[in-house]
Amino acid sequence: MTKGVAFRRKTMRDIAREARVSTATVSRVLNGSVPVNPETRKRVEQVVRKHHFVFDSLAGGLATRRSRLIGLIIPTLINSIYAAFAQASQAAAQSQRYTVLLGVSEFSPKQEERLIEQFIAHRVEALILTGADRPARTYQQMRRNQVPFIITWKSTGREDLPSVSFDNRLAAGQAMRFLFERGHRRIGLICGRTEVNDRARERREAYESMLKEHGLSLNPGLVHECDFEFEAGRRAMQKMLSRRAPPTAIFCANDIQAIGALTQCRAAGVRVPEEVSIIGFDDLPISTFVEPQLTTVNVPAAEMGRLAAESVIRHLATGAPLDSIILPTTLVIRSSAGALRSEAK
Amino acid sequence: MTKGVAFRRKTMRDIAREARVSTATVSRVLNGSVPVNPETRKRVEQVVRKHHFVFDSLAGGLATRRSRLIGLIIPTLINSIYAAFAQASQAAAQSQRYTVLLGVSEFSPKQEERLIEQFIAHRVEALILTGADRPARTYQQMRRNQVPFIITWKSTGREDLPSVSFDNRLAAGQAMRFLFERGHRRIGLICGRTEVNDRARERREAYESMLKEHGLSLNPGLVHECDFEFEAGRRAMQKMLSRRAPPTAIFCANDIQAIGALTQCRAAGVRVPEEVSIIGFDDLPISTFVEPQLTTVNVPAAEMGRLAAESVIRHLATGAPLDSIILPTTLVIRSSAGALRSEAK
DNA sequence: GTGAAAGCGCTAACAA
DNA sequence: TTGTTAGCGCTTTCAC
Repeated sequence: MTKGVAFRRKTMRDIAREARVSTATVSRVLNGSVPVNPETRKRVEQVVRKHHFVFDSLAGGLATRRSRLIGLIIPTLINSIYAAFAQASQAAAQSQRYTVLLGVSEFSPKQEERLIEQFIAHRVEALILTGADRPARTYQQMRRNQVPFIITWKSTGREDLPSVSFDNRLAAGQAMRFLFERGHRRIGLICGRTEVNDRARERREAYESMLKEHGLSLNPGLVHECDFEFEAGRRAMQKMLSRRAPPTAIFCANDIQAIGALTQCRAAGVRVPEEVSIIGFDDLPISTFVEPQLTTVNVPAAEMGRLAAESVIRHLATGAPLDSIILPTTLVIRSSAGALRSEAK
Repeated sequence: MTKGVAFRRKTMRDIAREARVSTATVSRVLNGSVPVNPETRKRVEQVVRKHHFVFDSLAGGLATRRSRLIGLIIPTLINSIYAAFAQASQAAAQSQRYTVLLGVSEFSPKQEERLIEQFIAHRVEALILTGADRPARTYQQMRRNQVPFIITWKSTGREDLPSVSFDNRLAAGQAMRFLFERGHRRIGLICGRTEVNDRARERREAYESMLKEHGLSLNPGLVHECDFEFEAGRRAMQKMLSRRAPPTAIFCANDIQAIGALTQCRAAGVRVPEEVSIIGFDDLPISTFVEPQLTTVNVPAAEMGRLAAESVIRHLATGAPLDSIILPTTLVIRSSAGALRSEAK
């Protein structure tokens, strides 16, 4: 702990010298790979413990070209659905002795690109990404550097873009079908910004194509794109409610906005689901703790995070191809959406 | 992109050869530290760009002993107050070209210790930790390896444990004072598990000492420790309400549990704040989107995250001592807490 | 302003 | 089973 003097951690050389073996042997003991004489092993382990030797992953990684680092990039942590996802990824990585580099892109492709470059510089062995929407340049960057990546939150359906996800269109379809089956025709949409969020885009596409299927035309005044904030959902709802013919149902492509919408209805004295049905997406824990309880689409965020991490790690360990998995989603029927009332037609 | 054949990224040697300079010069160009002939610089930069050269931080870190890695350890991401904190830390680190290693300890000191050891192996330059409650061994581990660390979410008041935080006791006191001033005396507490969470412990201590200050004795039946889940808060409230003399006010040491409690009141037909006042802690975005809106203590989670990251980075860059900052908290008065009604006495 | 060369702390042939 | 010896890709004196 001498200060002033440059501090030097114990290295394998120090351990080797004191245990009267070569660094190669110390390395073998530490990695437990090759057989080592039990006597020798014990001697080395003792010295390691005595000095609280900590392995240097930088040096190790440089020599083996394996950093035991995985990069995880998500658009935000504020929407807690991504937090659940990230936590599960981290836990899965951790359990396999991988360490997670965290990057939050804030929905910016520029920012994401910067993070990816930085992560590659740190020699991540793989990358877990959100969505598939990024410049070709970014994909080239990963391929050029031979960094395997897996896409989450969006099912790509492409061999060259392995993904662990659910199907946003199908999931959104589950919500829309529920509304149609209960007689709703004037249905509003509140969703994320489709120009920076391909998950929102797919959900919106499902909304639009379901309308078309039912012979309905798209009413732009019934569609609101906004940020992942309760307040944004509230304002969107406010606009919808102030129309001469307000929608009888709203599909909110995430629960945050759905709860904002719900709140606005309460504030405006509009009863849910009697006067307007609201259906969400994500099934956040909070969604059973609002009044009325939110009918919503459950997405397997934690499972997706875990599977994505496990998939890349298996790929790294065994060379097995990266998975392309489509996870199921389920509509969770609670109280915020119901049948169309005749008087509301 | 030859496959089968071991893939080799371009190295500075490759760049150097092609630009007809030494690797030293490439290094100088890349770091822009020492002056380099503009001609030479241009030539090098051109080759760098041509091959999309990516710097190897592992090798660089090994040579300089500076990894540009910062470790961030939090107990959970599920409680979105920590997510906001983590996101702000990450952003601040990112803006200074640092990369964040994420660790989620799940309130386990063992798990945290493992993460810290792993992070030290990756040669993090500093650590941002949550709370101060960990075995001496863990602190020794950090000091032995000369890894500076800063504590958040808890103000240590100790020179040797720099912290960027608010004061949990004062903050909890703000909530309790509000209740006392409005006549409440039978006050319940719902909080996190104090044996694994020193923030919850300090808040509980504030609760207890405020009672004492007012000549009140602690009623164990009025105190519930539970997990950070809405449902846990709900159940705790249920128990309180079923008492022969239910509390007239509840202090919930986090908003998650407060919202659970609020929901239980609604379910039980107990009016808030008329029959029971509820006051939360954290001021999550959701707290204005519940009914009634939650009176709560605002904590500067994002600012704390940013300041903690900035502090360690400044320390690393300039040698300036780590900050010990106490951030203010504010009681946000909304609708869930009010004056004691005589009939409820 | 630039290059040569010796490391940083580890691993992995290859020999012994 | 163990040691020797080159590196891994970068930085950094020290000369020139």
